[in-house]
Amino acid sequence: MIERNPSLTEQVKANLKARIIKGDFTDGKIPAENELATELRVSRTTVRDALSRLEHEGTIFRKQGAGTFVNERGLQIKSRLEEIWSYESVLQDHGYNPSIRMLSVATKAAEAPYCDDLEIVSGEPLVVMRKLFLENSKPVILTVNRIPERYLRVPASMDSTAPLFQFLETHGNRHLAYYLSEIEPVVLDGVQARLLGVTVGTPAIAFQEIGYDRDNTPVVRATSYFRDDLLRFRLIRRSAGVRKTP
Amino acid sequence: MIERNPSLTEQVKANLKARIIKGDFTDGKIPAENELATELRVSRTTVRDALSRLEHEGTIFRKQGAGTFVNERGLQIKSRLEEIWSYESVLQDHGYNPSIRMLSVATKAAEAPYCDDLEIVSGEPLVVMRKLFLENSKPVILTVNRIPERYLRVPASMDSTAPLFQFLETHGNRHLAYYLSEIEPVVLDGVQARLLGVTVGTPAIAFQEIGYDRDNTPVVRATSYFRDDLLRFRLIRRSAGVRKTP
DNA sequence: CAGTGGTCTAGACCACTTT
DNA sequence: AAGTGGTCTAGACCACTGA
Repeated sequence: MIERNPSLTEQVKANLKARIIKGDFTDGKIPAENELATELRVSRTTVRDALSRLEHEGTIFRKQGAGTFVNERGLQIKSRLEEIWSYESVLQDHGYNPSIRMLSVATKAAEAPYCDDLEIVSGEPLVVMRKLFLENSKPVILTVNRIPERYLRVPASMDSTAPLFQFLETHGNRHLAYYLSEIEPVVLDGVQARLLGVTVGTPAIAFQEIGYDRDNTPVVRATSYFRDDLLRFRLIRRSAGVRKTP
Repeated sequence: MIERNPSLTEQVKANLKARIIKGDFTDGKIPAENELATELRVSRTTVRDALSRLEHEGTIFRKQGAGTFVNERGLQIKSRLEEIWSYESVLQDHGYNPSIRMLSVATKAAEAPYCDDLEIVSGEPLVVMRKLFLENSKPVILTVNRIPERYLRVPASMDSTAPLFQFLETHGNRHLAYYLSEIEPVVLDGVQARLLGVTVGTPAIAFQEIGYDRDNTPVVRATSYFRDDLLRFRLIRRSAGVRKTP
């Protein structure tokens, strides 16, 4: 019985990842691609696609002529920067049990630079939501989202604590496709430090980002601050030329 | 005449990227995949691989049923975090004309935490190289590399200013395959601030990273500091599930 | 040398968008 | 309905690794 949603490739990937985490593949050697293809009744191409994704996210590594192996180190990375989609899941991946507190919801007239970033005219109504993510009553992340009001079918409220991409699917008429983010080092000012429960002047990472939908229209302008002592970001860097069928 | 190194996929990617930058494809619409395959005399799979890479790095975006389009915003991103391989090229991509100054080269006994990170015994000789990257005599990046001495065939000198991956290829017996990096917010201390030409207490991004070779052996432990006013990192984030043949 | 991953092909069918 | 990208197949040949 073959189910095609999610795609075969995603299913193969999930299957393999589960087995890797469960600890099958003793000695860290993963069966050959042809073997997996036969066993799972899919083509080698599909297996290779799945393996490529696992390799790209650091779960496995491949050696031409030798085989495919589990990457114990990659398995320990909980939050890979390129894959963050909701801060709630980031905290869960860290073993936290996050709660979310909406600090404020307000509608304001858009000013520079936000109207430029969002490609709207100056003065257009902008919904500004400030949220705090906490782990066991300790604040970890502070975010501010700015969304043009006309992208919302339903007004935002103090209860709109769902992840933003979900919120936009249920309350909005644009769906988030990707974020373009800048990483900025800051020292927290009085307000930020108080909300995050640290002393003024603590260094922190800030994300300055714009979220776009499938049509490449800017949908949200977000700024987020992270407590480095509770949440440290990691990533894998490769030479661009060495990527294998990525 | 078909040359197979670099791979066809890379050649197609390079070809398309050049045409995109040159400004062919007026109105931002890129020809259909079948069309490109015919024109370039390769299979559609190869074209798709190339387009997937361009999409992943933000150069284009695709809409099922509609077509493939140039992403003007992505084109403006000079240094994508996941793809940094040499700081020299990062600065060049920013339009800078970088120079490199070796500050010091020394051999010391490895201590914690470096011996753990590099999986060597405490006390093993470690070559420590401190480099400064400058743009027009303004310092931009400060890096410290720690390499187990036994991975070098030739001793490092004050002239070893080549990018580290290149240096290891010519002077070492291990080749860098990937870095695993942590992103840390810091305020620069006296020494760092003086070297980078900013005031003490300036916030900055630091990379704490370990470079591995193909066999997953740790080869180098590096720490780097960046002047945010001269070099800002960007990245693209996508939901993990939505990736297309990445 | 046999076995592995790396690349590429040609073709099929599907889901979606546009006209 | 026509055209686009999304997925998948089966098979080929190559380059590299290890015994």
